[in-house]
Amino acid sequence: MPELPEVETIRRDLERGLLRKTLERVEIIDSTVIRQPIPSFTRALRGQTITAVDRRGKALTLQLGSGAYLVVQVMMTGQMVLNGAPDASTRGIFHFKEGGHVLYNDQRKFGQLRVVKDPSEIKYFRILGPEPFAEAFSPAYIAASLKKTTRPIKNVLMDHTFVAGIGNIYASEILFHSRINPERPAHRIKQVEIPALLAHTHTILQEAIEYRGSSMRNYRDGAGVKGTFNTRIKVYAREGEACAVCQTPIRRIVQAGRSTFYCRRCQR
DNA sequence: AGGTCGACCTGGCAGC
DNA sequence: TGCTGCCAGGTCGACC
Repeated sequence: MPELPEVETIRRDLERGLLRKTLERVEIIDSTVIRQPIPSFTRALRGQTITAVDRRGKALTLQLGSGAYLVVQVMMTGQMVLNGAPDASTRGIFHFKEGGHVLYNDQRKFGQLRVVKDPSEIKYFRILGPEPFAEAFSPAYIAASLKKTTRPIKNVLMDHTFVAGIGNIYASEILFHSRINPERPAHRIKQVEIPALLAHTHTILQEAIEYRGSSMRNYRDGAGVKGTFNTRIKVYAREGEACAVCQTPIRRIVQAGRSTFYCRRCQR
């Protein structure tokens, strides 16, 4: 799915487009993605005003006038598109009283939509680690967490109980900029490397947000437009291409069932 | 008990 | 053309 930068881009688009608008009608085209009984889902939404649009990790929370939340997890291929034209991947349409609508598109239907009184009803929110930009994601926290495990650092970066919002693309990119080999056991990350790892986590995610995310295949922003961070990606999906720093061909390996890309010369 | 591995789905693409 | 197999940004539960 979209990782943190992509979900944050969608959040900002939805905030701009939906804040203080009132849901008039919810049209369900494929109920697979609605993870609760449809009648209670639509009943909880109808007539509700959107009072806040927030993000936690890779999940969107739209607060309603009732105090409840519409939680949207777009997973791998979900999209929230303002005023888009429905297509074969459209699973639901939210119509607004003031005019306009939002499509929920999701090719693979892994996405999850539900209305809850409190996000903590959903396990994801209960186990989620700190946001990468939060104070809690500190050098001391990172050092203490990495010391506890021998798992490869790449797997740890992608573990959302360690830090929220980092997925397969940005884990590879952050490690490239930090010059750390993705297979290095987390407990072997040196104390002196941690400030740089944290700094690159911040700069990569921040820059990706500025570029409105990366579009490999399916990701689109709230206007249905691709992100442009692809042009800034150094290693992800660049197997065989020359490393931007040393010209060594980028390698692809598989870790925890996911592709990892790195430069074996630059990253130790 | 931490960590890995299918399952959940659809569709695009490479290779034959 | 059409088949097969592989691959895809995430998350969870079963299992070792």
